[in-house]
Amino acid sequence: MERTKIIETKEKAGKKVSISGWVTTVRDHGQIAFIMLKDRSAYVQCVLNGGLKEPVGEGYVLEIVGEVKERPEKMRNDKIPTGNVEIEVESYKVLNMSKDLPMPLNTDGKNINEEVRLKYRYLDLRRDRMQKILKLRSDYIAAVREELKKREFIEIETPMLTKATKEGARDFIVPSRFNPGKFYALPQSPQQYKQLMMTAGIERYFQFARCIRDEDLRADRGYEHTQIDLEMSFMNQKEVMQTVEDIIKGAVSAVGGRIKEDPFPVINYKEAMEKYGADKFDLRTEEEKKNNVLAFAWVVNFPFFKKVDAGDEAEKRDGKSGWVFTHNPFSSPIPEHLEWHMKGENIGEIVTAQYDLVCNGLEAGGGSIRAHNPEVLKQTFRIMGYSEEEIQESVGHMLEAFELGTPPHGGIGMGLDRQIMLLAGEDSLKETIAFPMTATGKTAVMDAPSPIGKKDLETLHLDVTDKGGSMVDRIKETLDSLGMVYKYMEHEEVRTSEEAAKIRGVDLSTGAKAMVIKSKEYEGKYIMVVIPADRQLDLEKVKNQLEEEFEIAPAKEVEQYTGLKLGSIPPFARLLKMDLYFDKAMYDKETVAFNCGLRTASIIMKGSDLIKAANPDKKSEKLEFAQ
RNA sequence: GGAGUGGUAGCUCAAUUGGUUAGAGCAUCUCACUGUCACUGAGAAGGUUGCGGGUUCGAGUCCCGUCCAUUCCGCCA
Repeated sequence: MERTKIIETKEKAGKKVSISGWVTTVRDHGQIAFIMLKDRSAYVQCVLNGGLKEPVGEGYVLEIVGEVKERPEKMRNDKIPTGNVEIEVESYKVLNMSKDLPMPLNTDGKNINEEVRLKYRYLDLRRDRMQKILKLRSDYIAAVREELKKREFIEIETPMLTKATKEGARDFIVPSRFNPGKFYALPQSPQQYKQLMMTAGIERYFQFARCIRDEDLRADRGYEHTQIDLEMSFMNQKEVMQTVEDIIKGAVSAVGGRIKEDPFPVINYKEAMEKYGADKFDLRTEEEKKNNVLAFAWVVNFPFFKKVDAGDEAEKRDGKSGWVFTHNPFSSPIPEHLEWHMKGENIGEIVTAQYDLVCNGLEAGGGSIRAHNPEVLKQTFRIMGYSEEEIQESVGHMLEAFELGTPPHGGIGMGLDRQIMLLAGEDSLKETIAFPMTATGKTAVMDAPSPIGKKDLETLHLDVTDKGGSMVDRIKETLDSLGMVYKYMEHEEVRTSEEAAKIRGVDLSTGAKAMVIKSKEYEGKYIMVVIPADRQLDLEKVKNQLEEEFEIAPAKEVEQYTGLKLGSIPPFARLLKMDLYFDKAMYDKETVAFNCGLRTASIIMKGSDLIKAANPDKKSEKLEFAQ
């Protein structure tokens, strides 16, 4: 039988239907039971006369066949759109079961720990609020695309693997396998490519561009974001702004959003700074905030250059002359100030043809009329103190294009995620993205970033070099912070405990042998056991005492997992994110010695101090792992 | 890199100046129930209070360290 969308059941009283979806609640009264079934369209109540035949719980996926019945007047449920009907179940099939859900899904989820929500993002997205946001996002993108198509914009994709730039944000870097020692960068914005599309005669370009930068995250800023990116030829500043404004207004109203002022107010940068103390501001009243009205505004007449902040290394690097651009070096000065610009006069007073779009106190986008004349762009860099050589190196390819008939042009980039956030009335960007990252850059559901194998590193001509060195520092820091006395020594490279004992001039039995072992039961689980260097690890004992089967981890895996060379691994498993067990015999050592991350560095210290500092599992005091 | 806040049951939270056996709601399990709609009622199970150390007769609570999360600053269009 063909599946019916649940929302359609409200029109199908008296008809037999087959519906499929997820169980959200079960109300079991013994001889009668009610199941709430949800699909992408709605919820509906299903009645089981005679009760449940097989157990059904929240999250189960069911296919239900039954008759749609009009509910009696007093039994209607006004809270759901299908509240006038219910399904009298003839039969149901469990398409899939579900374990107990790790978090409730019948709430908006806002008060649930974000860590849990992101780990189970596929469940989190099942909640009504998240489904609405994803739908809104999709609808808004479609509406914007529609507005752009109407105006003859052409959608063009630009490369994801591109060139690292010195200006702007830190790049995300991708190593090149074919070109040892060379790297691509992921795009921070398609700025240069879209300008080249103007040279190409496209005249009107747009793209929903993924932009990526390696800067610290905030609630309203992730590593990657999506930008509504567009560029137009043969348009002046007013015309570009008007076109962008029309597109936004069309798209926002298409998804039911409300805009405060039409046309958008245009405010001078100076005036904004005087009035609001910032170049972004919130024009809404309290009432409008409650009703989720969007208050757009333009900010214009920004200074092109500012004095370099002596405390800012990046600015000092970019602006050797003492001047640095405020927004975008590819912008043009306003026509009235072109002469100053070309002569390098009144630099602090030159105004750029830059326009920022502000919405509800946030920066919604920024763009400008570009410098299409190569001399104007060159002059921008000259003002910042670039030599002719440096100019060629950083924007030579653009200058070349500008010398080959690039028309006057301008455009804008607008943060899509932010617009969705504002439209949805959300406070965090993460709510608008299906699989966002945590504030520390961990991905949802999957645990990235993760180490890659030594072979892969070799293929990419990469070597992770500083792990050993930083490990030494971290161990010293730990010991120093605890006020412990220890002897640190650097020596010739050693590979075995025997060699190490000899070179340290201590007895082999003082050595703390840190062994990484691998669970046979859990893929990718490594733990560390520390035993006296003059004894051997007994895996049978490990198995008996930890009630889990382990094997010695292959050298390659250990080195990949820890980033340290075999023989250099210190008994500080916590620093390597492993569980740590000390053999019982270690608790009796007066003096212990161990390598601390490098094969050429050892520490000798009090046994009791090591145990304190390395912080093994407390039950290991009683466990024996060595033979 | 810096500062703040937080981490107690699967989820959300509580626990008085440091004081008995760490509590509650939801979820789970068992039983009862033919009209519920966040069903209800009776019962049960569920905890290394992130981890380690210290102070104390006694620590979820105070101190130190560490890990994780989160917000802001730095950074970032």
